[in-house]
Amino acid sequence: MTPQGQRINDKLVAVYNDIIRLEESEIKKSEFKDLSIKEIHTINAIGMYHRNTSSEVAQALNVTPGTLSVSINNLVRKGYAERLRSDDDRRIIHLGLTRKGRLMYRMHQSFHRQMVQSFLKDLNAQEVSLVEKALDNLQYFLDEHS
Amino acid sequence: MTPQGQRINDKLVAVYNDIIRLEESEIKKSEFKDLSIKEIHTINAIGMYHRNTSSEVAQALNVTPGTLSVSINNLVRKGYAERLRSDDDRRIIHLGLTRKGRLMYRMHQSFHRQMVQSFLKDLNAQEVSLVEKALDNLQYFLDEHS
DNA sequence: ACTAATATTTTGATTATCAAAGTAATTAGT
DNA sequence: ACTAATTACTTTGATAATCAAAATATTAGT
Repeated sequence: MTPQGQRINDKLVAVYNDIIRLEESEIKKSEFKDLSIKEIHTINAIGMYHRNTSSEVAQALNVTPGTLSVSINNLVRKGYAERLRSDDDRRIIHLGLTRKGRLMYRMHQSFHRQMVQSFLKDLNAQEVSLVEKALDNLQYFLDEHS
Repeated sequence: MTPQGQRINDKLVAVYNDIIRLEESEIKKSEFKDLSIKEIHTINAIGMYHRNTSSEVAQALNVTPGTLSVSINNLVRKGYAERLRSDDDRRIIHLGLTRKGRLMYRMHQSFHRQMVQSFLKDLNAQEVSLVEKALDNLQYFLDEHS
């Protein structure tokens, strides 16, 4: 690997770790101290509008149904999410966010918005496209190897 | 956020998740099935050459000494890492990799190399510099908010 | 009415994590 | 030289995250 490639690898790894760390510390400073990052990502996957089913959310998060079930138990207990049994097919559970869950969702969205804005600041439209192309490359590599 | 910004955010999140997923599935296909991703990152932080101390590795991974101690117990039990008590100062533990640990380390490095190469393929030197600049922006944002 | 299949939950086991208490070794203060 | 304070690490107790497999409940197929 070229020195530049090595540098980019190191920066990717550093950025990767620092994102989690910052997300974690932002939570602890907020009114949502009782949530872990994983729980926030679960809230994100439940989403605002569509009443996704348990299986759909589990798939989106790439965890087993059992894992999701446990974490939904916790989110319900903490007042962020709710279960709604479908009337069409009573095996199916639709997941939704409570008012508090939706608040959390919006806070996390805004964090992401800020992050991406800083990522792209000083870059013109053409340069942004290039970054997007690199991300597409990486996504292609990841899909190919799955 | 611009539609392009939104798209890049979504791609970042997707890539982010897919990297962990792919790393995890690569492990399960390899001879190192008994390791989790976290354990692999711990092996990485122990490193090949420098005999880092427990505190140094814990700091690099951003975990408490207690957490590291537990995970080193597991890595020692599984034959990937070893503890070496310093003769200078017998409170200090230097961590090292066993032969098996070094093998694992090299496998993981090569995975990263491949990933970065695909990330940067089709980009000329100037374009790569631009990607690096975007990463620096992001790193700056992350440092600033810590 | 059985039997299959599907959606989810529960259970038991392991890892990851922290804070706080514990142990052992070194350093500092007098 | 003794005692106290500091440092480096480990252990413990608690909780979250995770999976595979077993259990439960509902629906679909014949």
